[in-house]
Amino acid sequence: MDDERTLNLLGALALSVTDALSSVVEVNAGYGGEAPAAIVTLGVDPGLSINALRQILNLSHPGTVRLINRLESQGLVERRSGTDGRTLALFLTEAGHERRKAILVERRQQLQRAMSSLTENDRKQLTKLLEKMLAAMTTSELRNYAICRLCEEEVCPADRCPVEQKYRQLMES
Amino acid sequence: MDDERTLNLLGALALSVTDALSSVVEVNAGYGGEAPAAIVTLGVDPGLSINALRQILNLSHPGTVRLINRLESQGLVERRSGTDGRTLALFLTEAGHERRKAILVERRQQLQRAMSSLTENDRKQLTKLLEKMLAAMTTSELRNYAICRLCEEEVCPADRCPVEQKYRQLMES
DNA sequence: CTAAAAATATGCATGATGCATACATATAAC
DNA sequence: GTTATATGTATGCATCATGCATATTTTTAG
Repeated sequence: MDDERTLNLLGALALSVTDALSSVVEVNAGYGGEAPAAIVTLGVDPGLSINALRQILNLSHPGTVRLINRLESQGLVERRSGTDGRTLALFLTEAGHERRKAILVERRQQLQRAMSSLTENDRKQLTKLLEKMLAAMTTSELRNYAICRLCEEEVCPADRCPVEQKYRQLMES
Repeated sequence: MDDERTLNLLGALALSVTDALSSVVEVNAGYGGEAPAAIVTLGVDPGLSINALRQILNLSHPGTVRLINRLESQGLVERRSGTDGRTLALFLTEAGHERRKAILVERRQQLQRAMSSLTENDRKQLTKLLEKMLAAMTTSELRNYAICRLCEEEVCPADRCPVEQKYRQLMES
C-alpha cells in the first residue's frame, strides 16, 4: 500500500509546518501555548466570553482564566463586563491588535515558505485537496472555530471556508 | 491574491492534523510534549545518545535528560553505557516498543481520516505536492530527523524520503 | 423565595521546559 | 605525563501552561 507512505508525508508536513509556525509565533506572542490562538481569535470575534473562548481553544475553564490573566497583564486583552452579570466580554487592546497582526504576518511567511516550490497549477490542485481534507477533518467534536483559530479571516471569507460549510452541514442533519 | 486563502487552508490543515495527532497520541504515550517523538525516534535509531536525541527533538539538554527520566521511570526507555565513558546509549524496552507501535497505529488512523475523502487520483496528486513542500521545508536548521521524528519509517524508506534527499543535497553544497 | 444552573475565579498540583551550574570523562597542549 | 579545554550528562532552581477540585457570584426555575 503506497498510501501509507503518503500518510507519513502528510504527517511530516503537518509537523514541520506546525513547528515552523510555533517557533516563530511563540516568540512574537510573548507567550506560548494557546496564547497566539487566543489573540487571533479575539481579533476576529471581539466580545467572546471566557467560556466561549475556552471551547475554541480546547482548554479547561481554569486554564483559560489563567491564559487571559497572562494576556491581560501584558496589556493585550481587556476584560469588560458582558451582557450578563456573571459573563465577561473579552477584547483586544490596541497593543493586542498590533500583536495579532504581527503573529499573522509571521504565520503567512512560514506558510509561504512551504508553498514556495509550487507552480501555479500545483497551487490550484493543492487548494482543491486542502478543501476536501479540511472538510473531512471537521467533525462535531473538532469544531470549526478550533480548526480556524489561527486563520487570517480577512483573506479567507467564511462563505468560502470548507470548514464552515461542513460544520453547517453537520448542524443541519 | 487567491494564494492567501490557500495559505490559510494549509495552516488550518496542519493545525487540525497536529491537534488530532497530539490529542490521541499524548494519551497513549503516557506523557505529552516530545515524549511520543522520543519513543518513535528511539525505535528507529536505537542507541542514540541524549545529546543526539536532543537535537532531533529540538530540546535543551536538561529538558532531554528530564524527558528520558520520565520515560525511564515508566519503563519505556533504558539508559545503557555508550561507546564513550561519558556518553549514554538509549534503547526502548519491550514495553517501549509496544508503546511505539500503539502510537504509530493511532497516528495512522488520524492521518487516514484526513485522507479519507480523497480519490485515488487525488492521492497521487497529493503525494507529489507533499514531496515538493517537504523539500521546501527542509533547511539545514530544521533538520531532516526533526521533520521525520514521528514517521513510521517502516513504510517510508529513506531512499524515497524527500526530506532525506533534500538534506543530502544541502550537505553536499 | 429557595434550589439548581451557569460563569468566573482561586488553591493546589504537576508536566514540560529553560538557564546556570556542577560533575565526570576524554582529548589536546605543552 | 600533567594540566587545560572540550564534551556529555545531571541537578538546582525558576517559570509557563495546564488540570482538578472547590469556592463565589449571579441568574433562572420551581
